[in-house]
Amino acid sequence: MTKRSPFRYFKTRPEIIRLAVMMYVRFPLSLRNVEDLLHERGIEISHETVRYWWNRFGLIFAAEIRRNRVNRMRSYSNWQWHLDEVFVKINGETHYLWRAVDHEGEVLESYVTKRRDRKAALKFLRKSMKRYGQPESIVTDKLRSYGAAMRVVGNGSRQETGRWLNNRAENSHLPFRRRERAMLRFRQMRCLQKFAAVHSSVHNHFNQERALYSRDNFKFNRAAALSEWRQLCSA
DNA sequence: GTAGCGCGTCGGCAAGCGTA
DNA sequence: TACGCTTGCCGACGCGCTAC
Repeated sequence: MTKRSPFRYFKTRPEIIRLAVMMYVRFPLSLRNVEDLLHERGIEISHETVRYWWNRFGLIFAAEIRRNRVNRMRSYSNWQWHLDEVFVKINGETHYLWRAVDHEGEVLESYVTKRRDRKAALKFLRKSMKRYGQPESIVTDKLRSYGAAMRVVGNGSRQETGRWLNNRAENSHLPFRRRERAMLRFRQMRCLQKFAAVHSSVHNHFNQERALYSRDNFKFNRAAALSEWRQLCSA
C-alpha cells in the first residue's frame, strides 16, 4: 500500500509549509509575524494560511518526530519522571496544563484539564504510562492529587516530593510561557491541548542543550535536527 | 494610585474566490 | 466538485495615556 503525501492538493511547496509551521511553533512569533517574515523572503501568504497549515500539519509533524526518535532507538527514559502543572487562562477561565518531563528535560506528555483534582491527575498519569510505561520514580510538587492518583495506579511508593526537586519540570514550562505570551492567550481548550502537544515535540526536536556540548557538537546536532525537519512527511 | 478609555494586536470564523 | 487559500471582520486582551 503506498502512503499518500499529506501535501497532495497543496499549491505551496512542502518546504515552505514546513518552514512556516516551524517558525510559528518553534519561535515566539504570531501568525502575522510569520506572514511578514515569509513576505521578506518573497513568499506571499496570509496569516490565515499560516494558521491553516499549522492546524493541518502540526500534529502530523509532531507524530512523525516522535516516531523518528523511537526508530532511532532514542528510548524515552523511564528512570525518573518529573510531573508539574501550570495555570493557563482561557477566556478568563483557569485551566491546567500538566506536563511530564524525563530526567534529561525531554517533554514526554502534555495534557490540559479544567480541574486539578485526583481525577485529572489520574487521567494524565494513565495517559503518560500508556505511552511510555512505568517509571522507576516520579518527582512531583506537593499537590496532593498526585499522591492520590499514584496510589490508585499502584505506584505510590515511587513518588518523591520536594520544593527544589522539581525544577526540571518547572523549567520545561519556560519556553511554553514565552510562546503563550507572544500569542497573548489561548482561546479554546482544544487549541491549547493541540499547541502544547506540538510545541513539546518540536521543542524536544530542536533543543540541543547547547551549554552541555562543545560548539562543534552543538552545530552538528543543530544541522542534523534541521535536516531531519526538512524531511518530514517527504516519504 | 487607580479607574476609564482608546488603540493595537492577537487568534479565530465565515464566506467566497481560484484552480485543478 | 473538492480543496487550498484569501479577505474581511469579530471579540478578547494588553498597554499606554489621561483625568481624578
